[in-house]
Amino acid sequence: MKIGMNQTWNHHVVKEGNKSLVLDKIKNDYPISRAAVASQTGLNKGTVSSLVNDLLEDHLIFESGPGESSGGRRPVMLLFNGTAGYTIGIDLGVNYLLGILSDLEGNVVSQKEARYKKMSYEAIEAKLFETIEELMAAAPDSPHGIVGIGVGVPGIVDKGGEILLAPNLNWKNLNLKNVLEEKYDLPVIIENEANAGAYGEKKFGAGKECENIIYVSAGIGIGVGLILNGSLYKGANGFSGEMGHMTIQIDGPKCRCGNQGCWELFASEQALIDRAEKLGICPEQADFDLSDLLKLAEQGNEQAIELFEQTGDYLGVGINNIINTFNPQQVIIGNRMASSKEWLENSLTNRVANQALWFQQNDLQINFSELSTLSTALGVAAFSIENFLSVCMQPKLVMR
Amino acid sequence: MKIGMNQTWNHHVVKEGNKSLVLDKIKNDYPISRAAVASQTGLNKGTVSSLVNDLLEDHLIFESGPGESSGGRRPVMLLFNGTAGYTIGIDLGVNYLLGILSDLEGNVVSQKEARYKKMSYEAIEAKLFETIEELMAAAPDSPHGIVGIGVGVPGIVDKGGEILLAPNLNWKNLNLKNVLEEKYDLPVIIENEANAGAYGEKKFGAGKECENIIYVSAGIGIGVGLILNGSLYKGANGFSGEMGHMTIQIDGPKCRCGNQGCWELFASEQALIDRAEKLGICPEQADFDLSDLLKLAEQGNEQAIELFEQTGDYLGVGINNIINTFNPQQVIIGNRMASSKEWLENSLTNRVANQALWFQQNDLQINFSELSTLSTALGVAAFSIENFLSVCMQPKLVMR
DNA sequence: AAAACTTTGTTTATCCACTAGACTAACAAG
DNA sequence: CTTGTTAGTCTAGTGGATAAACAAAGTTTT
Repeated sequence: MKIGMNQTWNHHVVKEGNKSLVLDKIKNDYPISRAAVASQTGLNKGTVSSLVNDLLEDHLIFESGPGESSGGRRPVMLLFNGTAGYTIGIDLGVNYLLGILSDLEGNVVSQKEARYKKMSYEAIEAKLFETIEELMAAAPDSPHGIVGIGVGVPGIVDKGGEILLAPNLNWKNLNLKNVLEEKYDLPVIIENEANAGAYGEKKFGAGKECENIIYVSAGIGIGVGLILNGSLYKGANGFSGEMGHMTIQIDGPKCRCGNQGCWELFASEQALIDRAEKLGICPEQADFDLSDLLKLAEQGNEQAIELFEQTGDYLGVGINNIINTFNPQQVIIGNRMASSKEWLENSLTNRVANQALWFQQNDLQINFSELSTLSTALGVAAFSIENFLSVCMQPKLVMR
Repeated sequence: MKIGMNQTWNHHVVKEGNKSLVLDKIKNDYPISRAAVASQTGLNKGTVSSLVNDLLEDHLIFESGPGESSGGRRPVMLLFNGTAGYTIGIDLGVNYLLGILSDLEGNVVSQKEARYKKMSYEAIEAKLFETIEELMAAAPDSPHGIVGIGVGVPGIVDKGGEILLAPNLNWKNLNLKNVLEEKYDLPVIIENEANAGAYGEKKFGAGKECENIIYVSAGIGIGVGLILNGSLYKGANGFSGEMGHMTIQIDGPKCRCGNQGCWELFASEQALIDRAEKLGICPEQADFDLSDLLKLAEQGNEQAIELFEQTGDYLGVGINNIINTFNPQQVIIGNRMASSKEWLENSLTNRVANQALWFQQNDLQINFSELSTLSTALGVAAFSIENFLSVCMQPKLVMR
């Protein structure tokens, strides 16, 4: 829970905070008794009892049968009700659309994917509506039903949820949030794909225990999502993490962004493919792809393997910069390039081991995404869930 | 005020929060009446009255004569008592020691500076004690006296205040915090010099209104202090901001850190001096210095001017990376290189204007330090003040 | 100048959520 | 059955916020 600068403090705030505390405890450690919640949070037994009753009424938790006695009365075990509601998470890519239906614990209940090329906004919008409606139909009955929709997009999203620019989709100043909110009358969250991926990994993936995570979304371009002090950092206007355009070679080649020697000219999927094409590794195929190159490497093509190694090395250069900047607990490499883990990992970790400052290397993990292709969709789903739960914690408005 | 994960919420928290709210309001907007505090914070008039009485008892505020009537009873104006206590801020540099005595509003009451070269730890410690004691003696009488000591050091400080490594001082694993706390029986804060500088600028300098500030401390090396979402970001172990060792030229020259093409090899004071020496600009002087080079530029020496311009350009390259990474409201260049603003600014801002992403440039300010040489000392003083005030907000412990 | 109105600041009664501790319930061990 | 232990509820008390009444000290209107 966040307390803004000018928020006043009163008993509502206290109750909201403690209710969250109790719910989080149950969510993380269930099955758990009221007594254990009380002793572990430091709250009074009576307080816990009363808050638990509220949560039971909201169907956010439920009681199971009695647990094991530890020498006295047997405790009533409390469980988080993961299926009290469902949320829809959409990963809207440049040439694919991946939708999931997830319960409140991030379990994927239903999944739907479409691939396309160079479709118009209208066509993509239609596909989006179709996906959302199919997923909604797939949701089991539950006390709260669908609690929200989240969409991750490969572009820049401002704080109001407007998509300011998605260069690879050719979108500009598009308020998808309003469109969806009006159509479905549900809370909608639009977020940059890398930010969402970072949050997904924090909530449900490799970074569960970490407060400072840097998620490197390496695909056609490179974007970075920043989890700092446990929450997403978005910058003054929501444009943080454009590290694909970080200079790593002052006199390097020109980038379409106007700068020279940008990281993504060296380490992105596009860069890898460009280099492969220059070498003429796979000349017979016009529509050359990362997966083709992967196959070549798996077949033992030395040129392909060397290309991957070089790319891993370049990834390491940027990750080094990330480490020196943020001193994170964890760096997670996600998006399409994560699929090439096997061929990238060695040269990447070597680069970091040899060139990062020694004291930065303690307790530092460099991982590839655990959620693989679902990071972004699960991330926006997580935003929806958080939002829903935080609304649940607020005191009910009395009907007039 | 921060609420940790497992902090329970109760009456004390509420009161503490509201007391802070009232004090902050008065501190920022004094002179102000109780009625105005109430309406502007949203608190009830009675609540404000009672909290104001607490603050009056603590001598943190005081009443002045009546203000102007606005058609009714004349208000009693409240003022923040900036001289309720004093704090000591020390900027412990590689070859200088700057100490200030500051009141609770960051006004420098007394100042003391020493310069030295290659002194032992013992000698520096003696100098430090001497400085602290002289500043203490210079403090006027006040209700709370000296409320704390802060020290900024050019090195890496962990979360417990231990100096893990200060390469330019040749210090390692030094717990200066304990030394000072035991000697003076006062709360002591040790902080990295760039972090402190960033905080100083946020509290008392160019960044007062900003939530996201990046402070570039450009001296012999380059360190960066990060103010994100209004508070200092220190990373998992307190090692964030080592951006001087960010790679900006993959195949660049070797750095003593083990990496190649580090930013500070291009844009630091050391880099500037090295280039000047190579050019033989000032051969007759063995002990060549930034200030000498500045004089040359002021005399119109074209080579010197060009050197500065080139350095400004290199600074711009790294600042570009900073902007793409953080999307800050403000970048502040501090430490010794800030003194060369006149000769660096043009090429620096040109580099940024030409090569940063266009949408990053809205509402972006690039400034040179307002506090000039005092940023760090004022920053650690600010930490001390914050700490003192937050203790004041806590409920008094009852004597047993 | 008296009356009416405004604004400031204090006081009082009430409310709300937490705490401590008594109490009830349910179980284990002797 | 008795005693001891743990789980969970209930009751009284407390602290701090709020709303509203009230007192104080002005200004404006008549």
